[in-house]
Amino acid sequence: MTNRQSSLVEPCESGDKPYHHGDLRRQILDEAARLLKEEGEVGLSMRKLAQNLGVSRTAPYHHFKDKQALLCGVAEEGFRRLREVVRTPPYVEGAEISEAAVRLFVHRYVQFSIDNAEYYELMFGARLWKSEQLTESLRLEAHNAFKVYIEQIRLWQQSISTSTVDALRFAQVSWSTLHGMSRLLIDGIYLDATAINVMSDTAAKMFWQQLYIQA
Amino acid sequence: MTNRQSSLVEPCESGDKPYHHGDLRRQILDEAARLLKEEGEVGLSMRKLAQNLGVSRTAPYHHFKDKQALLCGVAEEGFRRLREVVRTPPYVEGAEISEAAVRLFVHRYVQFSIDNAEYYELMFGARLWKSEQLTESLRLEAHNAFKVYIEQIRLWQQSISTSTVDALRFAQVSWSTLHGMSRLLIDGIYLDATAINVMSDTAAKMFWQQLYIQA
DNA sequence: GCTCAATATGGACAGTGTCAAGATTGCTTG
DNA sequence: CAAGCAATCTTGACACTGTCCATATTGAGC
Repeated sequence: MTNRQSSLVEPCESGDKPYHHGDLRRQILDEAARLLKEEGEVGLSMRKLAQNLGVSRTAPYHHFKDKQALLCGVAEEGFRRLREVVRTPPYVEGAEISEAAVRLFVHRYVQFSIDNAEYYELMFGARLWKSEQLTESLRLEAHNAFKVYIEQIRLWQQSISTSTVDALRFAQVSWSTLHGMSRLLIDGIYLDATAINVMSDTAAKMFWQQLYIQA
Repeated sequence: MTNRQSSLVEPCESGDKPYHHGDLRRQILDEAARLLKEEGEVGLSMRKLAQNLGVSRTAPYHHFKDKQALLCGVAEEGFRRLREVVRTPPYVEGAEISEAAVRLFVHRYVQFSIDNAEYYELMFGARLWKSEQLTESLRLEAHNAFKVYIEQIRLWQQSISTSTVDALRFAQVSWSTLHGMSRLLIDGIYLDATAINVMSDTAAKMFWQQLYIQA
């Protein structure tokens, strides 16, 4: 909708500004992510954003209908990154899934949430999802990320010939565990840094055993 | 600190106001909770709060140093409630813990988070925990709730003579799962209401099996 | 070159949290 | 009982915020 083709076409980095300012939309997204990371959600305001980019306060409103829409845009990128983390297979092709592989997977997920704490918080925050103003493309990207997750679980399961777990259900619950750990960590409820690894290992073990359990 | 004894002593509900306004602190907490529930976090402002109570805008600042401090007060009550939910034993005294009992426990936790969604969101939100301004009494109450949770897990474990799980680790991970499910639900990422029960049951099953697994 | 839509601008408005100075009240102590 | 004092409440003010509006500038296409 606010999607303008010219801004996506990459104006070849030539110094001249193709529009009044150039690909402002892109720069807004980048600066928003930077502000979010450095000053947290509280430090991300439309006005400061515009000021940092040397542009009038209301200029961003021509690229994003709302602050909400901007946040959706940022979160969307977050989900794209998360999807790549989830997609990277932690196991040797063809071999049976090992506990070590599951452990690696868990660590990667949690590490992502820690490294991109503000992103993660935004991606899964109620502010976005409960507001009826959710961008369709964000909903799609998020759904996509979870689909990749399920697919991953299915692969694990298929690598174990005797596994009887319901892949979808297991995916939902295991994702909840990962999400819960991540949130407790990045929200600051779990502070002990050493506990992270222990918890991750415990969770991984639980997942791994669950894959083998008979119904 | 802002704790005034007179406001806690309950002025016997006599119509005359013991101070200028009465036990304003109590009323602020109640109205804050009400506003939070009805209009969400976005609808909870100090000014509206004061206005609804028929008091000047800055009056609440004599009972809570900050908006932050007020939120801590509200969250504190939330943790007290949660603790009671967790404490209520879901099993017959003396008997071995059953899958049904675990299931009941999980349902109760999730139901609490749904019924008190705004509370729950506030209680575990980064706004509070990452701000260095965390009230000591809140930290205590939260810690207390988790201690009760661990104690509960320990009782389950002790009811199974062969159980070898590490109670603390299991408590951390299982709480993460419950927390993750709850957040995904109340943040609006999981929308399907029927999925709640299925997920809860799956989680309960996983917990129950985990209690029996040999190291 | 003109037209038109996209883009950028400054003004304005209703909100917000919070500080400082002053007014009111009730408890406490002489 | 009166005075003093600290707790409580009020008003005014400031610096922010998101966002609408009318206006100006610009670039692309006929």
